[in-house]
Amino acid sequence: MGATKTEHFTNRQNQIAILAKALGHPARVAIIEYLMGVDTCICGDIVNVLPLAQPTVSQHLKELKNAGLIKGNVEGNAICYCIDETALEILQGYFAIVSTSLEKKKNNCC
Amino acid sequence: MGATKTEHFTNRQNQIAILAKALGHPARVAIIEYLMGVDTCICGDIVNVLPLAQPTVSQHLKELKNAGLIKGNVEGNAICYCIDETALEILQGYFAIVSTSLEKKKNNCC
DNA sequence: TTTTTATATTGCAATATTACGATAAACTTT
DNA sequence: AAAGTTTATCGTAATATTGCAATATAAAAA
Repeated sequence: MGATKTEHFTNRQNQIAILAKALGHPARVAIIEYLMGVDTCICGDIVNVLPLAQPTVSQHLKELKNAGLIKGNVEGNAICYCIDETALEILQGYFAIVSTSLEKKKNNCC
Repeated sequence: MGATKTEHFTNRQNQIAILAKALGHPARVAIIEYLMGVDTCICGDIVNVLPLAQPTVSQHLKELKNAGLIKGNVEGNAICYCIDETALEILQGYFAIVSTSLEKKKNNCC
């Protein structure tokens, strides 16, 4: 065994887990933060920014793309990677709901 | 190889990654949501709520505790697990900042 | 004290992740 | 066309995760 039993959980739970898992590595958090920091999205220099080899960075980018956190367009010789705002809005919305839900039951807990 | 190079990233990036990774499994998302739903935190029935064997649930709870997302107190025969609001506020704050940061540069991207 | 009940730990197998060298693919430039 | 540049994929090794049966631990109940 060792395979996640996704079928037993709700779509929302699986979706949040996929997005969270994609951000579950500091390199991928760093990539998202870097993409947020640059103005344009013609950003073919992500490899130089990270302390990892080029294949490793490429793999992390692939995982972020698979999870839906970034979009990638071929732009001549360089690849244009951009943040997919939708995914981050989903996470933002989720944790906003969680936070307000927790505020309502302040001090009900140990 | 195969070990995450945490030392090359900022404390903040590592912290977000740890929290996100802990939520990177639907069972753990489900646990957090369940703990949010109950009023008191004398909740010794998490095992029955999840479609997983008892040792598996115990392991997921351990990971959530290690990441700082939940707190656990021994409460007689049952363990009292509670959400650690601090951790979820960190996530909420992080994604709020990310979201507002993205709004400022609307349509600058592909 | 013995039994019951509830959670934790151990041990193991299957699978996934992480990282990078080597290589391939694709577009630019000369 | 040939050389250079950039990103993707392949192959592989080390490590981590996932899941559960078996077992251990600990407190409550009998």
